[in-house]
Amino acid sequence: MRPYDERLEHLLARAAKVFAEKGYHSTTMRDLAAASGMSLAGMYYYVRGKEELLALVQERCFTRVLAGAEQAVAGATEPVERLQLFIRHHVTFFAANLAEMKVLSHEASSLTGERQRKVNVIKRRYVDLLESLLKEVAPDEPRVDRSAAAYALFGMMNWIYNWYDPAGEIDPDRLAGLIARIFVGGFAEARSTVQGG
Amino acid sequence: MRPYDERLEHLLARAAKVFAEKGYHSTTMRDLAAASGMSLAGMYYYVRGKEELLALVQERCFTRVLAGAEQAVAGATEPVERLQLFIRHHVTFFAANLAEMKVLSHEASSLTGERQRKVNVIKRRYVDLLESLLKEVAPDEPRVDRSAAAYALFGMMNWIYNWYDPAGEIDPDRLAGLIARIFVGGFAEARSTVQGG
DNA sequence: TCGAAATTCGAACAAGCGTTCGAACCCCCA
DNA sequence: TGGGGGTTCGAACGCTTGTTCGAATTTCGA
Repeated sequence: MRPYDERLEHLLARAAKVFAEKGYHSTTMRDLAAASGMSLAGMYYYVRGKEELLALVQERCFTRVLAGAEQAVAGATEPVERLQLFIRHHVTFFAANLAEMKVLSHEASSLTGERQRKVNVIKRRYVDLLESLLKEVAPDEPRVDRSAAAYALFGMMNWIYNWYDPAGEIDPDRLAGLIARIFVGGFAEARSTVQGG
Repeated sequence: MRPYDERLEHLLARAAKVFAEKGYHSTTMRDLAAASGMSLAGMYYYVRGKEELLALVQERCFTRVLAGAEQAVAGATEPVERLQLFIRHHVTFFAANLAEMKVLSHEASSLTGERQRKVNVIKRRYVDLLESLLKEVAPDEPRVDRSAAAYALFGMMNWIYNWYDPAGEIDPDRLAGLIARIFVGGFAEARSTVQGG
């Protein structure tokens, strides 16, 4: 069982990279065979088909982000601080798992039927977590605005895959701090408080 | 010549909608034929092929956004106000042209070769415009942070296509105001100013 | 060392794709 | 009324795709 699991893990990791580079629909099973070192038919021993490959990549990655975020947020009780921890976790996780997170962000609607529903359940929990943090931070804000603000924040964070270069000038921690500063400063503190939280 | 142009416009509009709904690679020329009311072969009288259809949708839309933004920004001289005008224009244009803007945002790397290069030229000018606004607003901010902040803002605004429902509770103007508040409050004003600028 | 189970893969298939071609059609001016 | 150019389309082609199948190979406990 052990070598089997390792081989599957290897396949999923390579698949995530190729999906990230070429896009899900443009990558062929032959591409994945070449990238993983397996034969075309050999992959079907580990996986039911192309879409299950995408589903596994997304489910595993999303489960890790959610668990990591819940754990990170538990590290503080002060609302603003909890929100900052959430942002820092998401951004640094994104930068550390660029391929998987790009596939998760960009191929969100490439799954169909039950597989899509399964990922959407995790997404719902993740969005709910952020919205609950925003409610702690800005309880007087209208619900619609809080909800839209949550998506705006996800936009800032998930758009990363479109431009971020790990070899570039800005490192993940600094980027996380910048995004946290923009959002917390603009949404959470811009009402009644003065600078400096 | 007039009926020809109208027919091409019609084809492009329908193509944008289908691309937005199913994704570029998942839509077939037969889908586009059905959606436009033309025959499969008939479309090739107006367009060289599938990729040219995508290119035309993106080029025309992006050209309009850029021109509109330049015009909007010219409506004020105060840096913060110019930035707010840029944001308001982008968000309301996005909401008013959801299909085209989704195709522009989500299918950015679905073009190849010269066609991709052509769109990237417009994109460069658009990004430069925002970065120049940020330089006006926060001249003391490090260049890397200003650049990353620009992409963060684009993330907030372009992510819209993933969640925004035109029939939902929040209207485009309010959304634009919220995003402007978050970004301006968190990036532009969070340094030395006090609330209410 | 034997043999069954686990694993790999070459080869082929059916379906769907973008594109092409030539004939038909329609409109409008001479 | 005739004819030519602008416009449409049915039919087909060649290719790529995801998937399957059965046999070959490897693995490993008895």
